[in-house]
Amino acid sequence: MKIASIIVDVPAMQTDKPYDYIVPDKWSDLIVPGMRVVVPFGPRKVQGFVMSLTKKTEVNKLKEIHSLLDLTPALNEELLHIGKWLTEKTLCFTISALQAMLPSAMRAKYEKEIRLLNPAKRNELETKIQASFEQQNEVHWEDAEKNDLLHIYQKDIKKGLLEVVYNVKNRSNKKTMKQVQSSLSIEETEKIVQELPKTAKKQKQVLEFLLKNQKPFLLKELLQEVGVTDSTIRTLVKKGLITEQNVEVYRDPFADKHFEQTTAMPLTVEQQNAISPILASIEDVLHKVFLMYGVTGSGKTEVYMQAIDTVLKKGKEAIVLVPEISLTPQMVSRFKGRFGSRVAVMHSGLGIGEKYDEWRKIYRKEVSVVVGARSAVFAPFENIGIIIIDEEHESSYKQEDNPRYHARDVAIFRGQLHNAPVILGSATPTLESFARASKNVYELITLKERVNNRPLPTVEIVDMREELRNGNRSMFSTPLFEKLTARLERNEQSVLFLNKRGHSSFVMCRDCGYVANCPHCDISLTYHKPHHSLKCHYCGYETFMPNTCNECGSEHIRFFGTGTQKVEEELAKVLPEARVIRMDVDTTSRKGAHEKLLKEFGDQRADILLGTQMIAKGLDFPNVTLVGVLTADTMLNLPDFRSSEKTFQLLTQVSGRAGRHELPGEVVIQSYTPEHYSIELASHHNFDGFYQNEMRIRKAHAYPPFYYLALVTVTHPELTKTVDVAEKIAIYLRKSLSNQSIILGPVTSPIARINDRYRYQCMIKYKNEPNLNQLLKGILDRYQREIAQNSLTLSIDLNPYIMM
DNA sequence: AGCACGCCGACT
DNA sequence: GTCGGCGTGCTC
Repeated sequence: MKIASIIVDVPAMQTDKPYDYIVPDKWSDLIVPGMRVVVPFGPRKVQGFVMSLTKKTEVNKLKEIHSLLDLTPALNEELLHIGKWLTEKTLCFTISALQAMLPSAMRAKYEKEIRLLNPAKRNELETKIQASFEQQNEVHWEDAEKNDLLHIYQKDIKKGLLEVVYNVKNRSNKKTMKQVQSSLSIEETEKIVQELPKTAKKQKQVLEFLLKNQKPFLLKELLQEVGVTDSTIRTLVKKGLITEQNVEVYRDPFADKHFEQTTAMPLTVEQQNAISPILASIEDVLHKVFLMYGVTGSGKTEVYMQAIDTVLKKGKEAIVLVPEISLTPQMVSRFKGRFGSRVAVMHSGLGIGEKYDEWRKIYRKEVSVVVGARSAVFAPFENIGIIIIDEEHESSYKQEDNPRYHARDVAIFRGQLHNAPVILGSATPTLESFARASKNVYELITLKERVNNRPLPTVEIVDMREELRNGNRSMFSTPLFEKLTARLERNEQSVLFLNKRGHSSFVMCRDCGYVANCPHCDISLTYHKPHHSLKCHYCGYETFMPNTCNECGSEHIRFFGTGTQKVEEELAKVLPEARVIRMDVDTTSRKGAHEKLLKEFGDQRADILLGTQMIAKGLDFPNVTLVGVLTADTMLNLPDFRSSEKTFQLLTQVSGRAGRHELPGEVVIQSYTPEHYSIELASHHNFDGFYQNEMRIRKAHAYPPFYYLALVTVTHPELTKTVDVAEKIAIYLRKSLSNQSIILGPVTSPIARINDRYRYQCMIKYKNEPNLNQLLKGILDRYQREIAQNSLTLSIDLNPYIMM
């Protein structure tokens, strides 16, 4: 008898362990680890993953597996292994790690319904609910809950007339289309065509068409090709002359897009020097991590693509990770253009069905390259030849909920398993990576020159305090305004960048200084123009924009901060003739809107592109000669030790958007703290200087890359309890960790309260704590009961990126 | 997570 | 006497 060890889909500490089930004989030859199954778990049924198969168990009351959800394992051996590793490294539940590696379409949906046990006894039911079983034998739980009828159902459940059934539904829906083909031989068809009555002209056309093209056609295609309607086909099917069947098709998000095919470009000397160690690593089947530090426009992508080409020629596969935000049509078309249908694309813009289809293309080895965001690092390839992480410094590679993994770590882990090189590419590498490269943990590859030797744009920093002193209260400094005007006259384009993070439009009273805050979270509300309302970004609370101040009754209450909408209005005032395209969450939320706006700008139907983070990357428009950064220092003041690094990265990225082609580019950075080294050094494109300076500061304050970090956050509805638990944890950590480690706090989180829960945190800075994970697990265990009761939450983030 | 079981207060 | 509150413990 086979026994399967199964991880069940119940994300709780108490159920985070394998449960044993009997494998029914009919599946004993079929079942393998990595398959998804449905198992009875207590009174209900849940999805589970087969982890291993054995013959014996200590448990004596085994149940049987209810059903199989896969015929081939959803997760192969390698991914199961990665799953266990993720669980260890991020302290998440095994089930969370396993689910994170699959497209969401493969996660089960649960359904509960009440079933009539014996239809003959229908009239014995309580009168109030008899009607609901008149037409059917089942009632959905949600329907039963309506009108407070649940307790009536309950009575009949007790009487044994009704029972509750639990269903596990597979979300994954494969799209099918009708396909038709001739069911006769050529001779037979020819004969039939002759015999058809003259009136059956359309039928004749169809048969002749199928005769000429001896192959099945999708119904949709056939209708279009021959110019007939559905009914003609139906008649033919009825006559038995053609057959139809449903075939599985992929949803193709890029169906009606044409990708210009490109071939490898000759590499510059520098690019050749860059690629040769990578090719050597591919040749020797040797895992290495390369940090490819190349200025914007130095042609990193071309190096990636030629390395991938080598990998593909060896019959291996490639994973390319790009930040979500730069997974622009431009980026996609570069890869589709070079590798055509061998590319799968994975990003959050796809629907869940589309994602599932792309995943299956990878799973079935119908493609050998995947270009995607963070989770594409789990692509189910089995013979990986290279993993590339573009824009290595991007914080979107870190997942901010469980499992809190960093795609870079997973990529390196997989690279080791496959003996494949991992390339980290960036114009502004993270200090962590650059430090590792300096210590030869990674191999450094440098690209200093821009392709075609275009000079980097000249950067001018404008001191906005000076502007204010000179009486300019607008958000455009005199130099920026003049340069914008000049571009308009010369018919060149400009990009205006607004850093919205941490500086959204909050509401303040000008008389008393009152700021409208969320009643459930300690954070200011954000003004939303479309509804003329105030919204909380953390809990979704929404209220009307007040006309008078809640505190002093003054009417001088208004919103501050510079949202993109406000900049747009201002632009319309000072440069009414300029055609402006605004890109932010509001204008790009609709599917395809992002691309449409960019195309509009690319076709030069606008003079100015105004936007947030999302326009900082990957944009490449030849006619853009000016980039303006409206407020360079908004993110500098965030409570985050990486704020200088992020500012430097952002300014460098944004500057890279200007003058990428024949026309020389200019950049204007407006700042209230122009003397800050990250702004100053970014303006001189001086990464090395920034690196040296920032490393000194990190060392002095014991931050990465000199120390590792772990962040423990405690939340609870009561402040005293929150502080109490946080303090106990801090004391325990201080007692248990070596005195080389530093434990900060507990302190209130940067956002002290979210959704009526108080938040306290402890930061652990350490160099070497082999038992840290074990220790933290112990803490989770200790508070298990209170966590289960949902009053307390403990979140543990190893190597946090967001300190909130 | 869900759900059953079990032990205390306030109702027909 | 019973209904229903939620604390506790279990799910192979």
